[in-house]
Amino acid sequence: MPTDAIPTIRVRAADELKHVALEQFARVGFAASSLQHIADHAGYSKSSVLYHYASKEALLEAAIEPAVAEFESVLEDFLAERGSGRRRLLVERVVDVLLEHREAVHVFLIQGPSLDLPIIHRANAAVRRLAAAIAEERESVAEQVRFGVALGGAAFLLTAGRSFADEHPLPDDDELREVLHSVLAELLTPADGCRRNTDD
Amino acid sequence: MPTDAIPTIRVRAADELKHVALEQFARVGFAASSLQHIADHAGYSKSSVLYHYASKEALLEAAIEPAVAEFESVLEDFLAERGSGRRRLLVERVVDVLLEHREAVHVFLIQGPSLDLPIIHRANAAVRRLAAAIAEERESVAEQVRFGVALGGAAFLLTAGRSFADEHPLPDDDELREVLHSVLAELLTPADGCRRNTDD
DNA sequence: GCAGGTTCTGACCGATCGGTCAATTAGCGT
DNA sequence: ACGCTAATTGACCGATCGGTCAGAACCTGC
Repeated sequence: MPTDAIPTIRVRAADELKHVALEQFARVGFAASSLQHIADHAGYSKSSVLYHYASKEALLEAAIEPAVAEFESVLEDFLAERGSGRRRLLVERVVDVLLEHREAVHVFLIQGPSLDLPIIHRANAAVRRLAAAIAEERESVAEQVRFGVALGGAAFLLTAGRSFADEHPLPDDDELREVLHSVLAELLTPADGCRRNTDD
Repeated sequence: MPTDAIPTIRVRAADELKHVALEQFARVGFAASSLQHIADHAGYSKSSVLYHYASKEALLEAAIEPAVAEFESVLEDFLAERGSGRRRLLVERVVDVLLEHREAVHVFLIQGPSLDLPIIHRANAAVRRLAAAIAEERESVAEQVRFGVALGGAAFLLTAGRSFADEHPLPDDDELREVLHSVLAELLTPADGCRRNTDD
């Protein structure tokens, strides 16, 4: 075997393909992304893609696994934590995951329910656990909807909704994170020193 | 021609196919929905589908056009209107469209950017006009994000997010609409008699 | 230059895709 | 009963799908 300590060029093709594939998966969907298109767009042949990745599904797994793992980590911390600031902290960390892995999250959050793959099941299980945890801390329906809108709104804004903002682009990630943190925190604290109409 | 005033059975097959197709499009995506699967699921042959609809794309158009038209109508009213309650009214009407046409909205809102079809272009243009209108009423970035989270959150909750709530199902549509109206109205009125930290 | 491994590719496979077409069946007016 | 039209279907087409395989090209240590 060659010098396995310097796999710089070894790894570049695989990473390049993974990156191109993830971009395709997020933009046009997994089913609509053909290995031929991915290979063409990356400057390789279809056979090369299947050399680096055993199958189209393996390519998807390699592309989104880090994002799934990080989301799971955020979820575990949330479930283990205890205190008044749990939810706000969760939302902030979810926003960070979204900003860092928006393409991958777009894949397993939007197309997730339709794909029957192990890595997708992992991701869906995590999302479901989060949904169940929120639902089981049984509070008013309004509270759950508030939470769902906050998380779903952030997810939509940073993944699918981005496609519609080409004319008036969104601000850079740093500003976006700050604004999202404050808006979502505000959304999740319905009675933080001020009163609203308590309709529930 | 037969009695064209009693097309009850004439129209049923086409409507049935349209309904099944829409359900498939929303659940697994347009690209992943084959005419064969749609036909099997509806109890017809693939040829029958292509008899009632000239092509797979025509089937999609027939399935989502009413939703697109209604969304356009809501948007037109919003653009023509003037007054302080515009935004809240828009959000309420968008929620109604989402509740009534959630599968169709799921298709053109989530998979929209990836499909290259006239009806999808119409829908995307409408969504883009809405996004541009919000961005051009240039206020703070926080205001725009608040709006995006509200609309995107409602859209996500009622379309893609629904897949994850199987364990703890969402309430029925009537209650959901009421709760969404109040939560989103609250989200869109950042200074409605109470003060927040004005970070912008 | 040679050997051995890695990387890359074209040819090819069976399956399925969207779509066409001719033929059959069913329903209604006369 | 007949004839016309709408409705439905199976056979078939070219294209593309994901995937296999044998070999060419490339790099490296000797």
